[in-house]
Amino acid sequence: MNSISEKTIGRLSLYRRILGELAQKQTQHIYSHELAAMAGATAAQVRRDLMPVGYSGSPTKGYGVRDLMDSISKFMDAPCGQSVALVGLGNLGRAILTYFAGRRPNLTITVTFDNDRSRVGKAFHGCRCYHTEELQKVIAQNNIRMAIIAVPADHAQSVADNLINCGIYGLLNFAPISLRVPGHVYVEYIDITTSMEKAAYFTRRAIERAKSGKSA
Amino acid sequence: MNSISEKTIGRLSLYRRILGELAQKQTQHIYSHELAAMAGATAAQVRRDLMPVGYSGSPTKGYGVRDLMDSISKFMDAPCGQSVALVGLGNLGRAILTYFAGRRPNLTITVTFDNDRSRVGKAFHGCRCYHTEELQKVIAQNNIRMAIIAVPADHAQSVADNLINCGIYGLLNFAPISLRVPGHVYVEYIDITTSMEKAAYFTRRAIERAKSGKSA
DNA sequence: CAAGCATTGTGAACTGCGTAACGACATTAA
DNA sequence: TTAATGTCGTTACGCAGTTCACAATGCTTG
Repeated sequence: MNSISEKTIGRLSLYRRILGELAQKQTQHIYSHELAAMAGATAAQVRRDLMPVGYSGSPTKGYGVRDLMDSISKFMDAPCGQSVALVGLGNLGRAILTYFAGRRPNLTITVTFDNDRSRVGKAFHGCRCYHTEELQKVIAQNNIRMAIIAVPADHAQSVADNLINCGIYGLLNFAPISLRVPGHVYVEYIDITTSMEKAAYFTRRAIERAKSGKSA
Repeated sequence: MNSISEKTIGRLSLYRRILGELAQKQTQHIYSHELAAMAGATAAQVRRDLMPVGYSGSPTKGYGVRDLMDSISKFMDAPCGQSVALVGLGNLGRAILTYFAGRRPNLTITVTFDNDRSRVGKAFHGCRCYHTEELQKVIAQNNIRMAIIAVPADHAQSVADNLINCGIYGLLNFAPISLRVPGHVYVEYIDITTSMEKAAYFTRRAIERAKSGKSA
């Protein structure tokens, strides 16, 4: 199996973003330990993550910033761009849309859906909003294979079912439920509630540790 | 060390939410494998996660829905509620605020900050918005120990520094950068860009697998 | 009342990820 | 030319997290 771990892919995405900022600052070369410090990782991990990318740095200069960035992009991105559908234009959906507007040219939200008639037909950030009934037609026409779910939890499963039925292979799900999907479909979850409660729990732990440490 | 893993805490949060829905449907009891199916986990993992909670089910009835929910809450939540500050009231910040408005009474966003004068002084979802300059004062007055960062990437580090300086012990960071924080501070990351690119990558992989599977 | 059965709780094996360690190599300086 | 330096690519190890497996438990049923 030459399959890459999810964690590695996540970090590669982060490395690339950091490299992009460095390139803007005209930085030419960077060492693994420098990149690691910026990404919150270790030098060994950076080098290891870069193995599957196939780009080799120089022992004396380190990695060429722009070259490495391009190599990661070549490794991760679709060769000819990827269109994404966004379902749900409530507060969260609109925030997501704003967030990604003109960020990565290779990975763009091109259409949106909602079942609120007052939103259908309008364009948000240049993206036309369709009614959920038109899912099948619009997705087929635009050859879309990935979708973002930003609808309330109680609609998420049925939306996912619809999307998969339309030939979607990957989902980014913001609804706080676990989706039942067939094995060939990939789902990435962003669960804000869970993250919030996790943070709250470990915040309390951190406070406890600080207090006991003080008294000790 | 009786320290609990982050993953377990995350799943406990999810279990509790599922139990809440079940309780609303008047479900009395549930088995580990049922809960596992709903949470997208395995029965063994559910049982293992529940160990530190200290609630025991019955071999014949399973777990009492409401009792288990209460036990998890007792285990995870602060005994007397927890206040959270939100920094940044752009699109994302407002979406987060809406998302949490009146969701968990035990964990509430009580104040917000922004450095845009046009937002300062107004109230969003019942939360007064203060100017970032007032961070120190307001956080001390309200005894806040946790904060959400929803500002652009280039301000995130300085906001974090400020917050930690005000006695914050835990952060939930939405900005797409890795924060440098002292060891006693816990940081939970939600990186939408990374999740999006991860999903895009594995979507492509899923498509490739489907195609090669078909041809094989 | 006893046998049967499905489930719980947990020790033990397993898997996969992150870290450490090490040989290889290009440059620099004497 | 040759030794010294510092980083890269890769293999090996250790640990945390997940799954497996089974004894213990307490309803159900004949």
